[in-house]
Amino acid sequence: MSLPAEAATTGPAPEYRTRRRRRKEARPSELTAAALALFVEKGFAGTRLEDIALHAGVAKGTLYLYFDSKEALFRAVIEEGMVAVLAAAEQRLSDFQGSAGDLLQQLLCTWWEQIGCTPLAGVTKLIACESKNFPEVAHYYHEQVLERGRALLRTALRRGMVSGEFRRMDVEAAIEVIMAPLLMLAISRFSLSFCCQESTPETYLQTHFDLLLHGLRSAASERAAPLEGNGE
Amino acid sequence: MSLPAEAATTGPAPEYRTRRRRRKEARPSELTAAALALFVEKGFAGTRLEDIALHAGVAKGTLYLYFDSKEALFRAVIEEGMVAVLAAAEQRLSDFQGSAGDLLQQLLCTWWEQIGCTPLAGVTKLIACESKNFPEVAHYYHEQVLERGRALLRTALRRGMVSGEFRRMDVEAAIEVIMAPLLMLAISRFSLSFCCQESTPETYLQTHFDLLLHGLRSAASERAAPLEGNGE
DNA sequence: TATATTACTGACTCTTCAGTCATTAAGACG
DNA sequence: CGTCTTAATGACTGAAGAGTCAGTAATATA
Repeated sequence: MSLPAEAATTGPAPEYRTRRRRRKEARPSELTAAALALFVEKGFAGTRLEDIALHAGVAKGTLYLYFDSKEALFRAVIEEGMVAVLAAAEQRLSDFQGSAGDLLQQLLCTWWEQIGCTPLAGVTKLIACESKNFPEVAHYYHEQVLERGRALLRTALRRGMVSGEFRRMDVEAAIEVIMAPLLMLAISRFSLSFCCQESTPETYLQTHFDLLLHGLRSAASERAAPLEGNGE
Repeated sequence: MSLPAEAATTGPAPEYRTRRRRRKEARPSELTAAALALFVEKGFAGTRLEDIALHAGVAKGTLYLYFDSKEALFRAVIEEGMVAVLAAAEQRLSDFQGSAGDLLQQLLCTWWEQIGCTPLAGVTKLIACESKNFPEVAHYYHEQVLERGRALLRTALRRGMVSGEFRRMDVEAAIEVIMAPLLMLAISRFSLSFCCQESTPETYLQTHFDLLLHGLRSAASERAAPLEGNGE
């Protein structure tokens, strides 16, 4: 990592001197990592394949040994990584013992650690920006990532309602509202005008969780009119 | 322009027959409206200027009579409309009499009516996607739109804290968390994988407001541990 | 109607970039 | 060391699209 200018973002090989290193196994993930970074920064159409190749330390032609086209590379970027994280989270959920509030907090924390603070967060921005141009990829993401994420939250919310810990609510709408700040945080990390937030991600997420559980109202004010606006 | 397939999205003039209508005054806003729609759908780099011109019912050359370059057109798209809405909201805020909760709800509703459900919502997506490519434009948007929007929320939250209606909180982080679902809703309207939400925008916004005020917890559970997690 | 003005046009140029392929060289094997 | 296989290269091609400008036609004025 001596030169942050180009290349060397993923895994700089130990042998530096030789120009044309032959490393068939490592190339695809190095290329998708470089592509993710550049697609997220400049957009799909605004990114040159040659820049992606340079970023990964190879020439443009090499890219075509591993991916058929620019679009195929895009698909690979989206399909890599996120699903594995989801599967792990589903496993953890099935083992979870504790209150619904704790489960909700664990889901938010896990999201931040596994996605939000990693390069994977860029996939969220990429889908938000490019989904209209790649409907099939967006559909894959919708089914394999978003819908499974929603299911995790649904489980936590339903569990809390059954136990009496949470009040009755429109679960599907609540899921969207709860996810939105996470998705925005991911997008913000790669957008100038949103990223200059006054708070750190940790404070932001803690505030989100805190508002979710307790709302804005003071205890006194809540006691005065506790049953107002109970949804539908 | 005999084909109604394209064009005529903005303001089809009364005189249809004449091909080369001369309407110097109406052109710029027709062109920015067409540009907004296409930039939002395909991204800045992915949109052809000729398509924008066709969408507005003119030829490509006409575009250059009103805008120096593709980037100048982008700037015009961003700088148009949003600021006027902000100014009106600031005016309304200064006149407002009522509880902080009512004020907050009014702010959310106004946002939806004036921005969220109009084409202006597209500006939010455009900034999220393209801000890294246009730092100066992003800076303008940050100062003239986002920061002023934050200030409106800040006023409402502070007013509620002073009156005792709201509990103490990290105001800056809360502002971000409250805005996030609005911004996500705007972005969702133009993104395939996010837009297939199970709830309508109205239900979504009502749920957002309801969760904000009261939180997830049931009254019983809240009474059991009312003072937990009071921020900082 | 004749003339002047100017909003508008679209064929053209020139650059940029996705995708190709003949060539090069790294490593394997004897 | 010589020979073979194949990962990697980068100059090249063709297409697409931003920006230009000489020409056209709609309106104003006399």
